[in-house]
Amino acid sequence: MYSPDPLSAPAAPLLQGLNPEQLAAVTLPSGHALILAGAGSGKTRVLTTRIAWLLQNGHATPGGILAVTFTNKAAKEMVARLTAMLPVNVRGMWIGTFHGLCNRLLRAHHKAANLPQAFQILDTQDQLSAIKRLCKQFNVDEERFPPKQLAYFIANCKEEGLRPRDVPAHDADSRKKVEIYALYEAQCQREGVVDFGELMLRSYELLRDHDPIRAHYQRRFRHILVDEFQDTNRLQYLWLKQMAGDEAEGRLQSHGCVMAVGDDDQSIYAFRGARVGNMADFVREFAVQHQIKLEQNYRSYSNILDSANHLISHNSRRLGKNLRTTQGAGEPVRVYEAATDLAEAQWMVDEIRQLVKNDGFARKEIAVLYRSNAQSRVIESQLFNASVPYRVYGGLRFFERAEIKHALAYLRLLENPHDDTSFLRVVNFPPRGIGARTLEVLQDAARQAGCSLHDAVSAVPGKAGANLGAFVALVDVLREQTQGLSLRGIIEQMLESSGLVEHFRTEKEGADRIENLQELVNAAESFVTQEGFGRDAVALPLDEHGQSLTQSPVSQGLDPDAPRLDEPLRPTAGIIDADTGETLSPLVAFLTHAALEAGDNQAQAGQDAVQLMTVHASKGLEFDAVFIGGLEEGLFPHDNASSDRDGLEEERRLMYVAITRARQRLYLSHAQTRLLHGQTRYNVKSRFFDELPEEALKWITPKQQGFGSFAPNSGAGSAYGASAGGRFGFKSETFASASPASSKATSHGLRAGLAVFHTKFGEGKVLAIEGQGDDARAQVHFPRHGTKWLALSVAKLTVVE
DNA sequence: AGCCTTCGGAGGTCG
DNA sequence: TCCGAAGGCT
Repeated sequence: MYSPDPLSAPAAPLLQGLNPEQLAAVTLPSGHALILAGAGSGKTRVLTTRIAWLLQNGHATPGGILAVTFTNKAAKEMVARLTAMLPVNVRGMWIGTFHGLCNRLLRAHHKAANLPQAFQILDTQDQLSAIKRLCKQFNVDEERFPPKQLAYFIANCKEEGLRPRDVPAHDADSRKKVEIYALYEAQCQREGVVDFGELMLRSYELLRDHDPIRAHYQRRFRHILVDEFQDTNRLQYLWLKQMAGDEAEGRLQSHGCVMAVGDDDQSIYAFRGARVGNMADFVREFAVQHQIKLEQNYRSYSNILDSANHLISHNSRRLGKNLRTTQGAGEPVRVYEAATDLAEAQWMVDEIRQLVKNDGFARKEIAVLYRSNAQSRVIESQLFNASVPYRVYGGLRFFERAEIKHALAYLRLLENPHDDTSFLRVVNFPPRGIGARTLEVLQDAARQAGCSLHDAVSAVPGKAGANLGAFVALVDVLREQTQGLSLRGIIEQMLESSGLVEHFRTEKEGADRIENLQELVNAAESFVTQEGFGRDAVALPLDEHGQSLTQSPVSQGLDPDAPRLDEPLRPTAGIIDADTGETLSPLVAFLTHAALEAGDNQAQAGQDAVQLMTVHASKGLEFDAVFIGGLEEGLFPHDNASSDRDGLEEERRLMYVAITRARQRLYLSHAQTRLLHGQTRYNVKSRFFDELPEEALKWITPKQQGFGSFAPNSGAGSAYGASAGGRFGFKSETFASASPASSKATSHGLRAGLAVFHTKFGEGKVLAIEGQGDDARAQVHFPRHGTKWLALSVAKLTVVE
């Protein structure tokens, strides 16, 4: 165990190279603190150095540290950096995701939380199928109450910290939804499963309703550090408050200090419940003493940074922050207007090849970002045609693949035969003659008897019953067979007995699946041997001196024969019951791991490949060169978001995140037409272009290609299209206001996508423009008269609303 | 039970 | 246009 010794602590190498703000944050005296950490300001470094500094100077012991992140990746990085920084046993600290830590709490105090120790975790797929099952059983009209919407509703309630009885319901529909919510809860409880929201809510309630437990953790965690605080939802905030202290006379009486690190300008997850308002609430309710802004950016050249600052200054509700850099201006931000989405992709590929060939950029240091996944297609195909290696982020993750979910379902049934979700997933997979009809009978029987499907099997008569019996027997036998086997052994045996591998052998395209199943064995193997399990093994609550909880008030007077929990943990010791010392089996630990950490979602890692991802997925990453495509009204900002101000501001923050990913080069582009949902859409360039500083931009004039050859103009007068009103609801603009006199090429004020009115043909849409001056012609599509080329010097066209 | 057709919907996503 | 879900047909 690490023993702090301030006198012999090596002086300051830890603090070397920190700027004054970072240094101040790292060495803050006790008290709650809010660190506003701009993009690329060394946020993670500050967090980890803070922890190291606290330990080194005797302000905290490892057991007194709680550090919370949102993603496993962030948690891992923190652990890795910390390990490199200090010869400290990281195991004493609680570092992890909100859900990971909640999992620990609930396992350790499962009795108080009213859960089986080996409870299983439902991911969103499982949750949805559980709800569908419930709807069938209670004859819920799935037209009126789509299961997806119900799942959304339930998750939302939980994120707000609301149980069914707390949800206000004034009309019949909401009362019904609340009723279903309650039924769903009962079903989960009966089956011993929890969803992600429940993990948070249940552990919040555990702390709230059990004074000794709450007191224990409050006393233990002297320092609570929260990463990406702007992404916390209401419930996570409430959870933090429970951990930090009790409220009395409107003030939080706190034992420890909370350091919240975040950036309101990078809050892009309101749609999944994040409340930026938590930052203001935190300052008020915790009476925050220290607020520090980290505005020094170590990532980007100033043209990029100025662009980001300029853009985000158009948002009104900000805490206020301005990034600065000591690096030079760097290259200008390049802006390209393409005729079509295809041309845009081609341009990107051309630029990428030049960056690699002429400027020596590594492909993996080049990223193409887009607002929505649908955009990746064209870009992928162009990269593919040009034989440029690329990698797409997103999509299915390892533990979410169907074959893996099937395998996990078998494993879960070994642990808990009453897990109906898993039961239904594999009862007839591989096919064993158990059809929908049979399952209906079985489910009816189970509901009548109020028991699990497993227990109701004997109630089904005839051949169907026999088939069911065979399935149950198969699982029971497997359970017997695997007693005492290693995790690897269990999985191999399961793959064999279940017939999964056999099934996929006969299926075309089954080879990949078999490969994945083999990979599952490997994953289990490395889980047992490597740090994964070893680190999780510290779920055991230790008090602030690293002492085991068996000597703390929580478990005093309980089992005196409980094993001493402070002895070195064996790798398979798993998570330990705070009362009895009972450990989690490797199998349950692995299943938990699979649910909490669904694995990477990137294809072929490692290669030097161009990175493709959504802007959301890019948060927290950085690249030498960044392309942001599809900067068009309706796409970015997205239609669904740009109607109200909050939505639009979040879109702008999203754009801010995108821009700040770039270190050296930034490329922006938009296309005049884009294939969307099988139709060509004519898009106006994004209003965000007008919110960037012109002096940092360099518009690249497209080559004369007979299409869209007019020089784009970055200045005023862009017509905001799709956001206003209908699909093509253009605002009325006269030629004059739409085209500054300085721009010859746009003197006719037309561009592809505009809606125009012709005295004879009526309303139409401009498809393309060719030529200059008197030769200028426009291709216009009129719904009643078809597509026509019109000489602009002759035809009288007006832009319409 | 498995294949085929039809229909609807189409935004971002971590645990 | 393309994808998945759901329902019908063999």
